[in-house]
Amino acid sequence: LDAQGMILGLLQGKSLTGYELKKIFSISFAFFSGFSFGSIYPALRKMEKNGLISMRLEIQSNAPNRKIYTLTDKGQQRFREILRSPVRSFDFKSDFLSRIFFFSQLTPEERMEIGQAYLDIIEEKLGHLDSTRTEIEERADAFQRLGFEFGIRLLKDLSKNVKATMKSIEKQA
Amino acid sequence: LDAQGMILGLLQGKSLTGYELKKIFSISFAFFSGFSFGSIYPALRKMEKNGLISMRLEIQSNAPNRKIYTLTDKGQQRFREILRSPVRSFDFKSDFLSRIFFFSQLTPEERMEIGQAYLDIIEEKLGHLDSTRTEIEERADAFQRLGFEFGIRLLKDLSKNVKATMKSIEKQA
DNA sequence: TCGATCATGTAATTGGTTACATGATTGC
DNA sequence: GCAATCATGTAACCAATTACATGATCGA
Repeated sequence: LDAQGMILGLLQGKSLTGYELKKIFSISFAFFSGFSFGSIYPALRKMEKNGLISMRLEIQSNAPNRKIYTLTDKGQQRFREILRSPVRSFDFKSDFLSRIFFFSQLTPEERMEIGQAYLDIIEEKLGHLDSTRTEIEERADAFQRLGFEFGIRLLKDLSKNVKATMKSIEKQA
Repeated sequence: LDAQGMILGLLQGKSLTGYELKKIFSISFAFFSGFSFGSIYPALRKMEKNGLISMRLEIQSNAPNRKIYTLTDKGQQRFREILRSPVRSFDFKSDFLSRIFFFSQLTPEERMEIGQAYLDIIEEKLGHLDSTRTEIEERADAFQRLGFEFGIRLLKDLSKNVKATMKSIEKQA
């Protein structure tokens, strides 16, 4: 799902501001999705113009005003269409994987550094995912929890896979 | 690696034309990388302008002329820099994974359809990878073969993971 | 007083894709 | 005669990012 699809999805439970959406993207959804303000605000504007969401301005005295967006019926309907549209092929463009193909150009030490850097990235993502575990388990429904577990397994498999590859590489040359 | 990085890498073994590069991308490298003509030709022009590669025009009588590009010393050096630059974090933006989070909106049948569509995509990629196996095993060096195996394992793990998730989803109301 | 958090937004840039344009040759 | 392969290229578009701009409030 793109920014529009994700926002529509998140707006189902409750009305949210762009700022709150960003937070959700960078905390709960950080592993598999995430958009910056530069995507979120223009998307909200466009969707409001198209009648998928409606906006209510909340005047605040001690903080900047907030624009609270709510899903309309039309938006709800659009989201269902999006969910039922053909599943797009994933791309897994791994910088690590593309570099392996040219490892003959590097010293054994450099190869190990790249592998380790990649493992560090995976570990960091796993750590992040794990740190949001309790939060997710509270708020999430059964499907969302399964998505969470899916992500964890994926990262663990990837880590194993990289480690196995690095071991073979170490034996090489 | 981006288009420029990949092209520089592929140009190490031998001189190639844009057309030949495209072929390599869509056959041997289809799983983890791949660029269209719209990326390749402009990249080649730019890199020639920057002295990373040199061009030789081959006049053909029975076919269109070919522009054969060869890596220069400067290009070789640049490629080494690229290989040693910090590894970028991967993104695994899976359409399937993002949809799971909103599966409560769908009927059990629709959920299964999405899961199956995703499995089909994975299976198709595995099939493609397998069909290039002999070709890759002939031409590739040891590291490239490891990259190939890495890709196969990744897809198989992913498939297992999706299947497990779908089984849990099926049990869910 | 300084950094974090709240809050919205735009402009420039990136890095790709798709569709289009051109045109000869070869094999079925 | 028609499709595929060879071969190069451009223009329009897309979906995102980054950096910038603005500015108040609150806690250490």
